[in-house]
Amino acid sequence: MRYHHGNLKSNLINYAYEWIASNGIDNISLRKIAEIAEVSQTAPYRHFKSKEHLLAEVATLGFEKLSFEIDKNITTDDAIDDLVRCSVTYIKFGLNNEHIIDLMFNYPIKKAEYPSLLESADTAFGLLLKRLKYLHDGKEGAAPLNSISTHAYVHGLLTILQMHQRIDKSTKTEFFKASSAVKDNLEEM
Amino acid sequence: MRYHHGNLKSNLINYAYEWIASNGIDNISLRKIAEIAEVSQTAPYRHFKSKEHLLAEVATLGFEKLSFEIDKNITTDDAIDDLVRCSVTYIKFGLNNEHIIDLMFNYPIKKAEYPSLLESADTAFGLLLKRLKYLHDGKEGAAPLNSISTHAYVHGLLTILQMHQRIDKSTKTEFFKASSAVKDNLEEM
DNA sequence: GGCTAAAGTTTACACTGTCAACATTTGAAG
DNA sequence: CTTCAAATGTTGACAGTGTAAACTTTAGCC
Repeated sequence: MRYHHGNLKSNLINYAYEWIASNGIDNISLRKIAEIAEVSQTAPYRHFKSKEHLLAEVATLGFEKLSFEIDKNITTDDAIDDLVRCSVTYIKFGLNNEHIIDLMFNYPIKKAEYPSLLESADTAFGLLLKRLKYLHDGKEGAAPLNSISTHAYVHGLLTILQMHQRIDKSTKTEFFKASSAVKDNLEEM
Repeated sequence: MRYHHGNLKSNLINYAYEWIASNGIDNISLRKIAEIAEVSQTAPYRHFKSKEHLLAEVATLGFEKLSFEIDKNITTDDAIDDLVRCSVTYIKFGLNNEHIIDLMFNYPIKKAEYPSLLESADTAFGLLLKRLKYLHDGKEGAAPLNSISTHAYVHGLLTILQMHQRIDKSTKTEFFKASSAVKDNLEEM
């Protein structure tokens, strides 16, 4: 075992991601992650100014993975269809990665202090809304406002489903209702 | 000073509420709240099974205050107008009580374990949506789905505004844009 | 008046984030 | 190749945390 680890920083981010994904955010500690990385308790401080700085990077990774999922559903063929599929992907990601989504949204990270976190979040939402902008080409001024609306709508849906925490049959039902609600909502535009 | 405090339980909830409202949720501790209540460190455990149980009650109080605010904007005169005002009130509450809203939404309380918390949340949303149901009387089956939609939309708006954390001139601008977006959105129904 | 349950205290423990001081390694400059 | 500073790691310590256990005081009821 080398004294210098080589890529400790990214390892810590990935271990923390996995730990949170399977154990939740409640009892995470820097020391546990350090132990998993087989490194001393204070080693993380050579790479992160604080626990929150590490968690911010983990959340960033979450947004990047979300972006990746959304991106797969973007084709230039049918904009409405794309947007519906992207929205559904967004919600699905949330319901399938509840702990990571907790970190991304339901955990008190001061997001404004982490520009790259905000940026990765904007990227994910930007992908989601790219299709919408496409839909609104020509209507001057309409696009940005409706972008906020759509994102608000989709993200709100996720939060509501999450809060009621029925990740079982009845949730699935609500989820599919929600999907069609997304579609109805979009087709009204 | 009496040994038996009398109404320590509700005092603890209120002190915690005020502490969070002015200091945020990051560094809250049972011991600090106990100290403010001039009581020993472990006294809260006679009234709350855990820190989370106390915080759940504080969050419940938050939803109750939110409900109170929303309720003031409900008159039976004009349902659309009511709904718009309620939505605006909801968002305003979020922007004016950022730390309490953090506790209510952006903090990892396992809400499903606290029925009265869920109930108070449902009450707040129920008020918000009462008007919508009124609007949809007659259209069978439409109401519940659109209730979720509207709540999703309004809450999503709050989250997005919050995340960008520009509680200054530019936020105010976005907020008013958002208000009119709520209205536009509703009038389309 | 004495007993029981409720409500409060003291003490203790394991765990946490983080700081300061020290040790090792690496890569570049001489 | 040697040297030496910067980067990266370790050890030890400290104050603060949630919470369990054992003990003390009080209030209300027979």
